[in-house]
Amino acid sequence: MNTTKPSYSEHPRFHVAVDCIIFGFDMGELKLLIHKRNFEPEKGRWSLFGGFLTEDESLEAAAYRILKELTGLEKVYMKELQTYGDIERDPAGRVISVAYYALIPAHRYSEEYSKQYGATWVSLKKLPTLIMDHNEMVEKGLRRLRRRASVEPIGFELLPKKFTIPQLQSLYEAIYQSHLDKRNFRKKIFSLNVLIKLNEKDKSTSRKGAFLYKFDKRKYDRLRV
Amino acid sequence: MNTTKPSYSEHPRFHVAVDCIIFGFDMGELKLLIHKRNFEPEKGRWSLFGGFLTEDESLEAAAYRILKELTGLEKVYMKELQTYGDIERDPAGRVISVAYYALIPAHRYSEEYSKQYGATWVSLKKLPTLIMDHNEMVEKGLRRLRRRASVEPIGFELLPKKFTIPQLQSLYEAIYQSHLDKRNFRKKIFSLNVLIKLNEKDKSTSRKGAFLYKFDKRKYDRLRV
DNA sequence: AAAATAAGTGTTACTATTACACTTAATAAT
DNA sequence: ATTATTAAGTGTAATAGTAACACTTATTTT
Repeated sequence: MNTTKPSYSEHPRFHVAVDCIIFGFDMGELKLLIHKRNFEPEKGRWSLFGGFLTEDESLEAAAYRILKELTGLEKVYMKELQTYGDIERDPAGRVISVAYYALIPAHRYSEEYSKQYGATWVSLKKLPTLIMDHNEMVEKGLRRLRRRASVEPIGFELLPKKFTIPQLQSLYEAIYQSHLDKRNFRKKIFSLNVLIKLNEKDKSTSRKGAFLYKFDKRKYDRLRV
Repeated sequence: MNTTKPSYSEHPRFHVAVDCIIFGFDMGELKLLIHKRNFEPEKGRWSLFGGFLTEDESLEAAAYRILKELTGLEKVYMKELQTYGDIERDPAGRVISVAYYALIPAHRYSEEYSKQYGATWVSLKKLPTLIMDHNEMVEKGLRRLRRRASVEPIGFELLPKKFTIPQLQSLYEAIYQSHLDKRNFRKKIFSLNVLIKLNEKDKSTSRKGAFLYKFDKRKYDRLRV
């Protein structure tokens, strides 16, 4: 009987990276957080935030670590998108990259981090050319975001805790790149029964002011079960 | 100026594997093709079909290679599901596994392969315990299949080229584990306008016989654009 | 006091989904 | 030849969900 602990040493090994597609919503536009890559190859070119997997963490943990390091944010909405493994995708060597997409409340991203990492929010409508297959990742991430947003109310992840209905509508308009009817939008959103109306108004965008609401996560979770 | 070709040698490398969740439809039931693993660790236990990524192929290519090797089938419907990277998921060492799900027309899977690889079709309703996180993969694959089937007519991938409406309905009933109304089902399927009625009947299940149809891939593709 | 402006509100038409029961074509049994 | 049997095939009415559409209200500025 063979008592050696089995291992897979005869099989090749690969570098594994994680790339984060970070969506935010600001000034009525859907935006992406990117930065100028600070190491070779492709140093100085626009890139998604990413990093290599280490031996002591799971893929998910790596994605959250990278997000935390680069934005200071924890507990954000993040899901795996797809894994990219073409042979020639990275000019410096074979790297398998697991792409995650994250939704963060853009207002909570501080300027400090922006300076420190050369990061910027760019509008998805005028996205520059990114390194390697990153543009492809973003397109796929956007398609996924659209599909998910029609099923789950993930829009809330992109807004501050308190928000107005016109703000929420404008977010959905940005996600779908189309105009929505005010009355129908309200009807639908209210029918989900996951909004709590507050006794406060946001007067920054109109004389009349719009009532603030918050998201009732409990009711939402109950819906999904 | 640094003229050395950059590389990532300071970063750790990992074994990368591909696992295939192979769905089929037979005898009115949704089934999964699994086999008894023939190498250590976990040798002899039920497992999904999988294999290690090699240096000269992309992830997708590896998935198709494995499927081809083990079933003889090419050009099947296959999509990435998710990548599993927990530290302890494989007892013999760190392996990052990219899971794919495939839909194959079960009638085209030959017995030869079954004998050669110890493979069997098992009903999803009585799935045995599989190694490592494979049961988790199957559950997620099934959820994904359900979601996709409600959006795209991927059911056709699981049936022979010629099929009857009752067969197609029975497939959807197996996918959703629920009974569907005959009239409503026909109405909906025909409204998609992707079926071509043939001048032939399948008389194996009734005296009257049911007309055979085939799927019009062209019309379908046009729909999606 | 009047003008300006975004927030907020209901109803009707249309489309999609669900529920439901009888007829038909073919074979098998008599 | 006639009858029985069986799954395939068919239409309509009720309901729910989605889409289209215009005026009133609260508040600030002039």
